[in-house]
This record gives sequence, C-alpha cells and structure tokens, in this order.
Amino acid sequence: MDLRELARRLNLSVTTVSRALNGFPEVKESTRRRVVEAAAEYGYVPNRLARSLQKGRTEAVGIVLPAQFGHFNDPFFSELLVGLGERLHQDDLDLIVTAAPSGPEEIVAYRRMVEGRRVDAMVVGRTRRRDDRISYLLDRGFPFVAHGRTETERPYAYLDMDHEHGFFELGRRLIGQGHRRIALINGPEDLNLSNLRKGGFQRALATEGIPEDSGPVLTGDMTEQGGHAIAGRLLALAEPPTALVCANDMMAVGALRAARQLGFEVPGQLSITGYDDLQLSGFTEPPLTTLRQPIRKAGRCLAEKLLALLAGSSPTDLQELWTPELIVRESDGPLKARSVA
Amino acid sequence: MDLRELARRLNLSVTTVSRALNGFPEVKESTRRRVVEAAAEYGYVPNRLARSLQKGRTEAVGIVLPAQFGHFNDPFFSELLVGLGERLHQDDLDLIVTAAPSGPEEIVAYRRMVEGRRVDAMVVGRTRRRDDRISYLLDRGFPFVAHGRTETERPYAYLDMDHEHGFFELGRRLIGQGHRRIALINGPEDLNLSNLRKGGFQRALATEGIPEDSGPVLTGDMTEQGGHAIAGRLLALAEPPTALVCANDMMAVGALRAARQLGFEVPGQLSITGYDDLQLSGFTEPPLTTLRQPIRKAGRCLAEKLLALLAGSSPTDLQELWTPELIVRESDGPLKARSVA
DNA sequence: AATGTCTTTCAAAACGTTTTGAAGAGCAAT
DNA sequence: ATTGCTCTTCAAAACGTTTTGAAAGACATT
Repeated sequence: MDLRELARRLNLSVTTVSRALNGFPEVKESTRRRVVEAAAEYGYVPNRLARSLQKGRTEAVGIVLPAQFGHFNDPFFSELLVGLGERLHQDDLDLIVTAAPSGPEEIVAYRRMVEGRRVDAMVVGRTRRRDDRISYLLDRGFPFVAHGRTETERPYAYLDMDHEHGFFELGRRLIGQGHRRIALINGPEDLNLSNLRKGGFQRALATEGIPEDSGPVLTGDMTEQGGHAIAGRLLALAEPPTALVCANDMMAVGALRAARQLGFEVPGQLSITGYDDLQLSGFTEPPLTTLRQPIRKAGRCLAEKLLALLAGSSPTDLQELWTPELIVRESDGPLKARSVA
Repeated sequence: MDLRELARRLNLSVTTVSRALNGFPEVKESTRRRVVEAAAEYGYVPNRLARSLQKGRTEAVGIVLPAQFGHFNDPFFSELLVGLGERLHQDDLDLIVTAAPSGPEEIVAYRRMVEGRRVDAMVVGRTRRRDDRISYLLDRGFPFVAHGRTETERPYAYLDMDHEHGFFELGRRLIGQGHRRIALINGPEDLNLSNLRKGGFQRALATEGIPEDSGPVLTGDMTEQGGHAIAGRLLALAEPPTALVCANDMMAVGALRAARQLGFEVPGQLSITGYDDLQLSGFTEPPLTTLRQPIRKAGRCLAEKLLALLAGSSPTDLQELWTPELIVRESDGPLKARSVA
C-alpha cells in the first residue's frame, strides 16, 4: 500500500493525500478525516526512504563504535546508546550504528556515513587530543556533537566532563589525607581526557607544593591488565607511592589486584582511586572511591544537542561541561602509623 | 557531485557511469577506467537512499534496545552491538538502533522499522516465552534472527544458549558438593530463558532424587536489588537453603550482599552461583562461580545468520544452540562441618 | 457580467539512483 | 547494398515520497 494506491482508492490526488497526512492547512477538514481513516484502515505507513530522498534529510544520526578488544568491556557505550536512542526516538530520528577499530578504518566508516548521505549528523565519542574525525567533520561543515573536547581552536558542539577539575579535587583529597608520593596511572596520551586529567592532577600537586618527581605519571591501556602492570612496577620501587590515582575503574581494579599480590594493605598502606563508577566498583574489596559520570543522561544530552543543531542552533551555544561527582567508598584514606614506624 | 553531474563531465550517460561503477560487463574497459578515475577525483559517493529506494532494499538491519532502567546495566547489549556491527559492516550493511521500554511502545518501534521499510531484517533480543514481537514478524513474513528461543511451533532463525543444560549441570554440581536444600533465584517468568533454566534446575533435582520442596524457585527482577531481596527472604527461613542458584550475576551479587549482612559464610555455609560471567564477577568477595556466554561472538553469529537469511537461506537451517561454559571460582563448595554440628 | 479572493484540489517535477528496452557503431557474411 | 551479429552506449521509466505552480470552485464585491 503506497501513497498512489491510497489516493486511487480515495479518488484523490497523491498531493492531497500527502498533505492531509502531514497536516497541511490547505486541505479541507472532512477530507483529512477521510484520508486519515483510510490510511489507518489500509495500514498505510509512508516509505521512509522515499520521503528522505525527497526531503533531502535522512532523519538519522550516526555513531561509530570503537571495536577494539578489551577496550569495550565497560558498559559505557551501551548506556550512551540507550540515552541517545530514547531521546532521538521521541523526535522520530533513527540512530545508525557501525563498529570500526580506531585506525585508518575508522575515518572510512565516517566517510561512508557522511558522504553516502546516510545521516544528518554524527556523534563522536571518546575524543582524542588531535582528532582527525573532528577535523574531517569540521572541514566538511557536517553537523556533529562530540562527547569530549579536543585541542582545536575551531568551535563545535560538545558535552564533556570536567576531568581537570575532577582530578584536581581527587589529588587534593589524597594530599589532604597526608599522602606525599602519589602516582597517576593514566590512559593513553592521545586521548584528550587523559591529558586533562593529568593537568588537574599536576595542578593539585603544584598547589600543595609537592615536587613534580613525587607525582609520577605513567600511561597504559585502560584495562584491568594495564592497571595491574603499571601498579606492579610502581609498587616494586624502593620508595613506592602511597597513593595511586587511576584513570578509570578498570585500571583501579587491576591496581587493587597488584596491591593485594604484593602485600599492600588498602587503604592502610596504599590508597587507590578510580573513575567512571562502574557497577562493579561498589563490589571490589575494598569498594572503590571514584568519580561518577552519568552516562545515560549524557546520551540524552547529546541527543538534545543534535536536535538543536539540526534545528539551526550554533555549535558555540551547545558546549557544556559537567562536573564529575566524587563517590567516596573505602579504597582511600590516611596512612596507618605502622608503615611509617 | 551526483551521478548526473559526473556523467556530464565525462560526456557519458548516467546509465553507463552507473554500470561502470557497479562493474557491469557491458561497459568497455577503457571507459570504466576513465569513469572510476573521475569518480575518485571528484570524490563521488553514491547516495545510499536513492540506491535503496530504487533497489527496494535498504541494506540495513534493525534492533530495538530495551530501555528500562536498571535492566540495562550489564554490558550485554553493547557487546552484542559490537559483534553485530563488526560483521554487518563487512558486508556494507547498516545497523539501525532504537530504544524502547518493553510494553506497548515496543511493538510500535518494531512496526515503524518494518512497515516504514527502514530495514531489510530485524534482530530480536531477549526473547520471551510468548513473544508478540516474534509472532508479529512471523505473521508478516519479515526476515529476522532472534537471540533466544520462544514457545512457538513456527520455525525461525535463532541463536540461543542451552540454558536448560547449563542449569542442569550447575544443579548437579551443587548436589555433588553435598547440598540438599537448593533454591533457584530466577528471573521474570515471561522470559523464555528463565523457564529453560528452571527446567534444567528441576531436572537436576529430580535426577538426584531430591524432593521438589527442597528446591524452591522464586522469581524477581534480574538486578542486584532483586537478588538481595529474594536471598534475604530465603535466608531468614527456619531451615534456609545451603545453596542459591541465581539467574544472573547481578542477582548473585545481591545474594552475596544479603548473605554477608545475615552472617552467612560463603561458601562455607552457603554456596552462590551466577550466570553471564560479567566482568565484575571475578572481583566479588568471594569471586563468583558462574556460567559464561560469549556475547560478542554471539553478535557476530547473529550477523552471519542475517546475511544468510537475506541471501535466501531457510530459517530452519539457521538455528543454533551453544553450551554455556562453567567458570569455577570460589563462591561455591561443600558445606563446612560446623554448620551441621 | 466581470473581477477578485479565498479555499480546495490537482498534474507534474523533483530527489538520485538502477533497470529496461532500444539503438548506434563496427564488422563479417551474404 | 543488405543482413545479422557483437560490442557499447543511451534515453526514459521506475522506486515512493514531497513540493511547486497552476487551476477549479465557491462566493462576495464591483
């Protein structure tokens, strides 16, 4: 059942039927009712493709999921997708998802979506310091919203967490507990969030007058294994740090395991903190002190920004920074006297 | 740059250009080269919508994510999406995602995808015993693949885990450890997997000659809270069970918490098992014995089935059952003598 | 009766592809 | 010169909508 057939049965032109269904004012009320009823009766549903082709809008938004192994183990993207999907659905927009490993294939996936006119806008997740996906989209003038900032001057719409502030606070908290040798177990340097977190961490040290070599920064994979390896190295030092600030919860879990294996008491001899507030973080031994970001809410917020963008808002008005919430549990605290004595 | 423009610049008809690009045999080799080069030079990318409209295929597959709160906390769907996305991407198929709470809205989401001719096939996740999504798709003769079976006679393509067998083995294992009062903390009864798990569990009891009232089955939300509530009730009984078989890891985590609060030693006085092998399950106290299903691999497998289906395979040839893998950790074991004495 | 103004309807063009059916060019056989 | 064949190219139709520009009908105003 297509529009032509429906029009034929009603003895009307397709024009009128189309207008009746789309609520145009120039069709007589009684005709509209007749059309709407017939459409319902025959189960007419417009062909989305044809409509999109004609309107020049696809009514769809694209996102490329990172497909690397291990990296995807956290519920981050599924939560984000539900947030996005819920909100976009309300405005009848589709979400087109594809998966690509980061690397040369990734930008190909973007090009296919953008240049194949498959979507009206893109969502870019997990931004890097210099992000060729962002430059690509900016160069083409293609609408997009990023979850995270980048080191570019050019303005675009984003939602980001204030990583700098979060890690500044975390650093100050640990220093306030008496720690003087604090290591940052950071994520890959090309991720912008790693850079921001490092900045906040180091600012905390500087503010409190702690020398730079008492606050080493090491980077690794943001996985349990990555955290385990780096913590292992740090704790084997002659003067190991008394606190480990980890880039995310998975790394912190790895660090916890290393600490247990090397006989460090947490938090008596060693404080450990994470970031993300994954579900598992409340169940580790001890439960993890961490920073929380509301991911599903972020998805909805990104969707709102997309809608605003497509409605003509300026990207400059769609930049937002959220402060992560400190979740205090039991993996950090002041040193016990014993280790000093 | 569209096909017409490209043809104009080449002094060729759109027909020839289209055929050259799509590798039809009736175009002269030198012409093809000329066309392909020009297409690359001008950065021509075909408009997917127009092509789909003409071909009558959208080259897209749809999936509706469950949007309820709490239910979505496990990484199940993100892993599934990556598996699906990776494989579909290889064959140039899109994955269209939308989110809807299960209930009347859910079937509307399906209808929009199917009847709006937005996708060529659907993926149905988490099947229920009587699943109106499945009947709807079967009634319409619309191609789809399900993750999970249903209580229908009509054949369709699916991949499912052998829940029955998994819980049968789990039951036997606990009985072998000496347990005689074992409760099943099950998921909602409308989910088909709940039913199958219950079946396997009860078959294990029957095989070993354990009376039915020594193996109570309770159902609740498949969340930490659900598990906590039910375990709390069970452990408050005059003769509490000595083993709790939980429908998933989150429920098991809740049960662990209830056990700790009520002073039950795990596994000395109480064994607890889960299902899923979530990442957190290796980090609980004690680490959880559970059944593992390879989710990403399942996503890829579902994608393969979709491709086969679209290529004309019969659904009957695309039914597959995987056996979950038992992951033995430390949350189960024989009773310690103390509690008997 | 002619003109103007709404209101309501319509035929045809457009969106960018692929596919259909036909035809032109080149050449060998008659 | 005509016919038949192959190779290559083309104009036009089709996919199912929305939009454009025009026209028909009703009614009031001159």
